[in-house]
Amino acid sequence: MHEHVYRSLRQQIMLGKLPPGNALTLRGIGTEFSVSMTPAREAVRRLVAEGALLLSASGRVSTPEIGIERIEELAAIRALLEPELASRAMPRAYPALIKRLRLMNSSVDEAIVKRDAVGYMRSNLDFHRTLYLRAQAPAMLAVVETVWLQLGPTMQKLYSKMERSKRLGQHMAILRALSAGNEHALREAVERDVTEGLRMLIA
Amino acid sequence: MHEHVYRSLRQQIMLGKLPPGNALTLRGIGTEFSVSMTPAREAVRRLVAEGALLLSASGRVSTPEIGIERIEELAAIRALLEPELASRAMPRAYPALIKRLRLMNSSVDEAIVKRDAVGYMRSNLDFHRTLYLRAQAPAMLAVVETVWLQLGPTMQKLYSKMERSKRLGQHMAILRALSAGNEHALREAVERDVTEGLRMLIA
DNA sequence: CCACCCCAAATGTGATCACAATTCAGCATG
DNA sequence: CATGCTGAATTGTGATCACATTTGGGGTGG
Repeated sequence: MHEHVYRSLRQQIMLGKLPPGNALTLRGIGTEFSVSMTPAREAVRRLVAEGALLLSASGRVSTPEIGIERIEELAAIRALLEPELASRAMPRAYPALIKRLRLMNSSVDEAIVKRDAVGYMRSNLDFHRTLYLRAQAPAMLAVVETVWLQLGPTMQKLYSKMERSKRLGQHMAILRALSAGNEHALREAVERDVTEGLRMLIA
Repeated sequence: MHEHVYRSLRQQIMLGKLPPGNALTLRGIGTEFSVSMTPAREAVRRLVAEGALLLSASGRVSTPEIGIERIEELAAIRALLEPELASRAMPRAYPALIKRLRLMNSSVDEAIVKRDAVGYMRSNLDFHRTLYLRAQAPAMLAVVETVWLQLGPTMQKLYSKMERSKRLGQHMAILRALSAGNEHALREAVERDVTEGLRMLIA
């Protein structure tokens, strides 16, 4: 039951539906999901532990407002782990998977054209997650997902800053390297996707 | 108040005081710390979120029993992040810090000689944490600490397998590279410390 | 001797309550 | 009009309770 609350909140945060600094109350969450405070508390506590929510000294919870240096740090974690995940996934990236990834990538482009921030986040993360799942490295994927979670609210705020032209077809290099079975190119393409995407937000 | 429970349990787990598969009950924890079930629940939930404890389908909690493949994966995360942390710490690793690290390293050796598993874990982690704190990368350090946490119970179980001779002075290469200001050697030394230490456990 | 079953004890879950701390709006004051 | 203050409303925390589920052991039957 608190699981349901947890998953819903987590999804909202990761997709950037909540802006940074958004305050949440246990009773409010409880009412929203028609449960008592107890499951709401547990879900919130879990999200705080993952860095998705910030617990103020007085116990109030809100989505964190993170600064540039924190964004850069989180980007560095992504840049270290995601190429590794992609590399581990490659040996099991059969044509069927690549085809599915191509489809997902067109969803990304579609969301960019429509200026649909949440749709962009969802399809972009789906693309990465689908690839990384093949790495069969659940602990590493879990770490990466908590990083996505921490970036969620800020990403939404900065979405409008992204140059749409540069994002279109961003994943092409990844797909090309995957098809070619070129591990080195794959690692570079993934790292560039991560760092360039976030550098755009900082500038 | 749940903070106190959380910190105590976390410490116990990270230092390997609890063997893998150790079952915990909310009422038991509550009694141990003379609090009600509520703070015990929150602390446990937080630790579950960090991967320090495992929540069975029926809701029972225990320290996880992890297999070789999971150990290797966690070691891979360490091997990717810890050299980066060390590298970022180096520019601020003044002689006073290096001296302090040398002192800590002798505590490590002392614990090895005494066959004191918990003392070894504590001083070894203190050594790494002290160095990485200088990196001023709290998010990255947090990730690494959760990895340590997940390895805690298993480390204890496998401690006796470690060849003591090989562990003595293990950190010397790190200290030497730090003093010399040689970043490349530092990254290599840290990575070797991590992977060799854990490879020993698997064999 | 082993396997199965059943019941009592133990356990997690969600709800509710009392309480202390914190907010915050509205008012008074300069 | 800005600023500081006060009191009511809001909020998080920990305790306790009832209940459903699970666990584990002792006894029974094959």
